[in-house]
Amino acid sequence: MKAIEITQAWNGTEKCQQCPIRDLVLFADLKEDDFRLLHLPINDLELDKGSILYEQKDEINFVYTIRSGLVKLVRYLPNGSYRIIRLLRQGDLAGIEALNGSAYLHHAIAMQSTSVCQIPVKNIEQLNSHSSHLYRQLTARWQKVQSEADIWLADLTMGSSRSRVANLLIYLADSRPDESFYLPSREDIGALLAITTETASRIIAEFKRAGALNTLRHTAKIDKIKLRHFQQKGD
Amino acid sequence: MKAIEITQAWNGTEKCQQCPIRDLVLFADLKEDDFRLLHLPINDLELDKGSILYEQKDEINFVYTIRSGLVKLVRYLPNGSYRIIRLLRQGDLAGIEALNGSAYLHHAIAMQSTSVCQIPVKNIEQLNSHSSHLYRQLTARWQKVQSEADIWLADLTMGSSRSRVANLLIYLADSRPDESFYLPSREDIGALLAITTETASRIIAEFKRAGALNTLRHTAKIDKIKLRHFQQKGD
DNA sequence: CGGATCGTTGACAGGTATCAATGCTGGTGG
DNA sequence: CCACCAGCATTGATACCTGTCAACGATCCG
Repeated sequence: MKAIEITQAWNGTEKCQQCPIRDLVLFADLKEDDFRLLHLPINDLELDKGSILYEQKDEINFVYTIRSGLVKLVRYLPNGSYRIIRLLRQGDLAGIEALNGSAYLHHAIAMQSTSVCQIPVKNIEQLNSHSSHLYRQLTARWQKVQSEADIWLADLTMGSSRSRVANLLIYLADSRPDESFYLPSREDIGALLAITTETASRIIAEFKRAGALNTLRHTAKIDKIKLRHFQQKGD
Repeated sequence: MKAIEITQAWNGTEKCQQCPIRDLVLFADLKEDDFRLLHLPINDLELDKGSILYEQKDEINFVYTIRSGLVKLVRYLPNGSYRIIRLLRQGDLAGIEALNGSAYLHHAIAMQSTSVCQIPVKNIEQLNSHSSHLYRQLTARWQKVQSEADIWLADLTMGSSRSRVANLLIYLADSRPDESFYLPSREDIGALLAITTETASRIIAEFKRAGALNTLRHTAKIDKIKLRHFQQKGD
């Protein structure tokens, strides 16, 4: 049994060391010695659209690195409504609050097919007590989350609904080689921008008619030039 | 000259070890040995209302701990408008982005008389290379910022203006012994909640008329019971 | 094919921004 | 000490935007 665990751990770390997005992930600058400290297996998970990584009240055991796909962090409010707090993409961490806090702060749900690495919290704690490499990555990642949240707050919660939707589309298309991206449902767009589904639908439809947005199923492309006309209110 | 600097450093650390809010601040669980590593002076600054701690483009040299008062983090947008991204209060850190990034992400401005500790970034870096105590505090603080930003996003950027203002007032009054607090200018309230100054003014005036809010100059107290009627839209 | 879910569109009411005018207050200098 | 000024706060009128309620069309999947 122990042998199996060790083997799994080694598989895990082997995979980590060969990881194609290694420079993006939490373990970016771990040394070989550090990898020997990983005693629990790191699992690869493939998630279908709608799968739940964790829920707010779940017991805390894992942190997740997004390898590909898109994950939404959802917070339910006392009155029953909810809001999408943030989107996570390749290289982002989900559930880091597990390292300091006592419970997950959101529900994490895959918005499309998504693959993640599931990292036991105990691994992180063990590494942290032996090396400061990981702490550096953790603080760096936290800062990234924070600065992106700030930009989010500035771009996606002010101005008219039209400009907020335009900014969201630009954000989604951003850092995509061919600029094609997954267009969320109208309800999700509403929950992201604090507008109603109907308003989201009207605006998306308007963008399509204006030729600023083209969709095939849930895959979308934007015409950035045309879309910019909607970024600021009025024109 | 060197002697003076060392003396100053010792003054600084002496003060830190006796700091009345030490359990709240970054250096909470440093040991005596750690304090010996601080070679640059930590200064106490008293800031008047409107003073600027740092600006977005400033060179990065310091991190600040708020000892008392209120600081706003302001982000200017390309189109010239701006938004208050976050408020900082006792025990909060300003400018942590200086530790990983290359520039400050906001302007930090005192909203009332404020006292802060000015900590050279080099001190932090030095401590980090010798001990992981500080990293633990840093990650903990980052998480706090993040989770508060999330709540902020949920409470202060959705719903009617009336409920947003009500939530802001409750947030400001929160964790105050006598629940009396500094009431920001209508313009600042607008920048905090992404509403216009006129709307902010109308709602504040309405709350006053309803007896849910009392002010004397810029000092305010709320009647939480009455204010709750405004939290949800409609009633 | 049919039902369920999601997206689109319309009509209307209420909320908010905008433009504009007036009242209020704190600070300054005579 | 007082008068005045500049900035802030309040209030009104109006147009526009968005939420709400409702109906209908499109798409997905069994």
